[in-house]
Amino acid sequence: MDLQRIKYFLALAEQLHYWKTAEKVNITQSALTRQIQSLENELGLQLFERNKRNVKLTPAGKFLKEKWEVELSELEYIHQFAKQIYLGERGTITIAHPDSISASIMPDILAKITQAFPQLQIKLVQVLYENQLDFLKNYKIDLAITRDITSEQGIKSKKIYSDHLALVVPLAHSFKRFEDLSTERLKAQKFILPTKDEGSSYSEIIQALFKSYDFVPDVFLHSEFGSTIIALVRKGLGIAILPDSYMHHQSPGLRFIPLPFKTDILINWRADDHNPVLANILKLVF
Amino acid sequence: MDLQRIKYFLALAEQLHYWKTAEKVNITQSALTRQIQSLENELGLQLFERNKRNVKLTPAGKFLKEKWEVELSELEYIHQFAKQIYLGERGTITIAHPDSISASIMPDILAKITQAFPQLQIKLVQVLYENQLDFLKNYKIDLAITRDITSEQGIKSKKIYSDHLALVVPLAHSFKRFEDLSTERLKAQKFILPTKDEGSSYSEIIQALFKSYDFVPDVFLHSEFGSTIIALVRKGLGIAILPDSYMHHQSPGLRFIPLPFKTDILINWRADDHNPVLANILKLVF
DNA sequence: ATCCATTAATGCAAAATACGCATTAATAAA
DNA sequence: TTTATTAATGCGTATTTTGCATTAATGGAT
Repeated sequence: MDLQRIKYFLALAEQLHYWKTAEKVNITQSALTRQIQSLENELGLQLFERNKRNVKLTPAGKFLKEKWEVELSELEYIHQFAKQIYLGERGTITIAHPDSISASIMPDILAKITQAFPQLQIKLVQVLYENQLDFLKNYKIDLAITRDITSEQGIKSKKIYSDHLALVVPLAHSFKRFEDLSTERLKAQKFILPTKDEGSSYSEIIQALFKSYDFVPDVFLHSEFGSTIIALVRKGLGIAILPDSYMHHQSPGLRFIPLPFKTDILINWRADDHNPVLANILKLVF
Repeated sequence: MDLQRIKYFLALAEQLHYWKTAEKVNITQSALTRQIQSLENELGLQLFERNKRNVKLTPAGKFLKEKWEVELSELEYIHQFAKQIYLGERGTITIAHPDSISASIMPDILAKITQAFPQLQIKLVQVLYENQLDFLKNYKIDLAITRDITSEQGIKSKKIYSDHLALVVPLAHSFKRFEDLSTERLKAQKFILPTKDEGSSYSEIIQALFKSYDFVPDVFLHSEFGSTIIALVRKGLGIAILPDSYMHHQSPGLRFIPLPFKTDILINWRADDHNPVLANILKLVF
């Protein structure tokens, strides 16, 4: 069943006149007659009651007119929507990002995206570092913003930002400036650090940091969640190393002492992802 | 856009394999390829991401698969429904009938109809005799069951039943049998009769009845509503002439004395009514 | 009652479209 | 490197659709 036929039918059901309708839909009366005939054959029912003089809808025709009008406009909407998805103006994209940047660069990124593609549905999720690649490969997320460098096959990666690490201490703490730090004094501290993952470049940087002071820190708690760490530091349970992006979070009672170590923020995506939404975002934002 | 194409698409979206799909839908792989291609052209978007080895849905294709599945099954349901309307198995019909038969032949008629066409909507109304033809012509009712013979143009008519007139009296009344009736004794009675309409064949029969006894009845009240008349007779306010169909109504305290006058029940319908529901009912019931 | 104007249906040939067969080209696996 | 698999494509054929011209039915006018 051709949708065009249904459109012809609807036009005729409006006009109830073959000639006028045929002219309106730009075919000949003969063609219209046959279109309606074959539509009736296909459905196995009569749409119009007609003699050589009058055209009238049958009850079944009347019913179909009403229903088809609705269905056709629904279909039209669906097709339009699909086209938008195809053009990357619509659709959904799921982005994983670390908590650390949710107050610094994430707002900028999101503002840019929503301004350019107001129809775009964005889903933000937080995923443990170790799961990010899996999630990416299994289409659970489309874009991973991370501090880890990946050399995985099939995953493309790009650096978009970098910020410094900072030592995070309570305001009352004796460490005030970078110059206050020394191996001696650092050794005496209790640290709250992220989980030490195998192959995580972020934790490697932190390890490198401690190596530069030439000691192994006393870590009493591991957490990947920055907000947890910050809360613990504020309560005086220990001090932490965090990216200074956290300074953008409103965190009274804390002091960030910048360290001469940089941590990169990268975006990862599937190399074979042809979702135009993604292409647009990559083009736009990064 | 041909719905068949969409079906091909859905099959391919399931299998993600041209050969297998082509075999399944009974066309060649070549034809399937072109169907999909022209569908994509028509929509102006890509449905599948494909190389010579793999077939995969694009986001737009995925979206359309989901939506089209729903739409197609809706359309199928609609077409089935329309077919039922066409066959007269669905739809609505409005029937006017006299009160007198609501306990005798109406239940049989309705039982037959609903058994044969359970999906059919039947609307029962009671219409004054004088309005029946108007209502029929103006499409307010589709079928009029009546005791009046019509010779109106455009109205078809058929006799479906006939019953006797009966004299209705209270049980205590001195009239017990037909033999008790005489012109003398009838003259003394007060009568409750239906409205004496011009051209109503029913009231003509009643007039003929009185003519056979050669007197003019003392009518103190006219009513077209049998249940009203019966209530009045039971209270002893007078006696009445009614079709003996009323004997089927449970009416204690009354005696029906059959009279040798018959009254026909007819059905009337529009000659040009091509509603298949009507045709079915006429075929089935009468 | 007859004629006329209107209008849906239809025969036919041309045009457009769809189809199948055979082949090609790309690619993953052996 | 070879082979098997598989989507795309060229081409001739079959089918379908279209437009033109004509027919046939019908309601309205005279």
